Amino acid sequence: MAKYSDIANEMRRRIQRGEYDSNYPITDEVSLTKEFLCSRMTVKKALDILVAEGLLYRKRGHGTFIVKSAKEEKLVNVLNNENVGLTKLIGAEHVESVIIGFDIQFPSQEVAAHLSIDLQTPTYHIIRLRKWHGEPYVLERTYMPATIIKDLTKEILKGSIYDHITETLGLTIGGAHRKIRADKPGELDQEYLHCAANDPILEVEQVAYLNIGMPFEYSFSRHRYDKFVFKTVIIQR
Amino acid sequence: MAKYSDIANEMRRRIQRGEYDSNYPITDEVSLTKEFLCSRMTVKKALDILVAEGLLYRKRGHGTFIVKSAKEEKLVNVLNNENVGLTKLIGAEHVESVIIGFDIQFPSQEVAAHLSIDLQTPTYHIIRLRKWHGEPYVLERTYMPATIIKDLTKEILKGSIYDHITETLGLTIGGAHRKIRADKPGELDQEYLHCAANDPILEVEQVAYLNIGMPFEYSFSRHRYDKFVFKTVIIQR
DNA sequence: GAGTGGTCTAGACCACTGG
DNA sequence: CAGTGGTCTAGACCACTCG
Repeated sequence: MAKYSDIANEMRRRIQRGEYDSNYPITDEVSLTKEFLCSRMTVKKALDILVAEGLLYRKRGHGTFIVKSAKEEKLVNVLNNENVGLTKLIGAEHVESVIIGFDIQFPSQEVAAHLSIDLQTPTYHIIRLRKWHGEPYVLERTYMPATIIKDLTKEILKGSIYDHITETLGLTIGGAHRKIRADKPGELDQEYLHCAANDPILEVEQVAYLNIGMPFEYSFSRHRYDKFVFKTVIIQR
Repeated sequence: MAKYSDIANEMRRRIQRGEYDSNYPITDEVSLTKEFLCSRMTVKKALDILVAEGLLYRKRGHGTFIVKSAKEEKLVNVLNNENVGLTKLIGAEHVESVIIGFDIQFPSQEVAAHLSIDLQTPTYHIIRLRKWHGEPYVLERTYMPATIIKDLTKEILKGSIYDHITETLGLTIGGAHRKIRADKPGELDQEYLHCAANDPILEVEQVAYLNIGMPFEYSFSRHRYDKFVFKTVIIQR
């Protein structure tokens, strides 16, 4: 783990435990340099992470401050734009997956294009319903090239695909590109998410990449509108 | 303007004009160092911006590559998570604002909390419909403290509030925090956005900050679901 | 081994703020 | 003025990939 990650984690912990008075700036960068025995660039990079997470903001000439609203918000259905991961987000304990469809097909033009594969590459086609505390939460339609993500089984799908990728296959997940939109519910949504014919859906379309830049997942996650908020932080440059 | 911004702008221009073959890595960081006569940290910071914009990705040990899908996408209704700004996004030419409500009130508890003001601070309460090419596009409900954003008039509201803030008032806009959700249409939505009773709405709740960390806007932007996609890039650390 | 990006250092100067 | 964050330098070593 990089030093700046360690420092970011430590500072995040302190902020969330209330070890800094949120009415005053936190310890300045030069002092943190001395505390963590590193250069100022490293401290800055660590704090950059917390700024991107919406936990801190900076005032030039003043200092670095805690975003007050951020400390309170420990809401349930919240996603920020940092992590790729699904089970991780709300903790695996109360999450349950129902497999609605699982087969292997040749990809459509659209799927092939998003996964950067050709039309002859066998591709998993997965439809899963994720429940949380027994309540339907999100309906996922996922495409993955079988050449990259090998040996998928129903057993794995009941748990976390991401664990299988990182732990069993030893691959490292890189970033992702997402598009978020509202949509009308389809038949599948109504059936599995138990939503009414006029309940909106919040859809997240995602292409996820391995650290080597290769796309490994093209997916559409359809969320109940009353159980999902997507959070993001804009940093001006 | 900072040097890394200039480099990022130049590289963005080159990528979009197709000056690099997207099947091969772009010029490596050390060579860019020599071309732009700067240190490697500065080149890296410039490329970081383009990675965050989803234009580039890096492969350690290989090089930096162009995201192919990014170059094609010059879609209409696209927002990324970098800029604060509304008129800027799609160009002011074909944008038109209809003022539906404009008055000054004491804030509610909720508004006061989000703007970090007390209940005695007079606050603008604005409802605007934004049209693009004559078509209703987004319905905005905005709260701004009259102590910070002074001298608002209907004339200003017909154009860009952001121009007024930055140019007339001489303030600098910092970042923003957003929450994105789907919602059912209300009466106002149906009336002004011309949407049907079961057309979903994509709502963006935003608290925007000045560069000095003070919130100046709390707003709810309600978009037609068929005209708006929110894009975001996740970078794994 | 050579080439790539990832991290880190120990400084430096600048821009902005307050007193 | 001193103190803050913003930018930048000119190196260094590491981790990873390829041939």
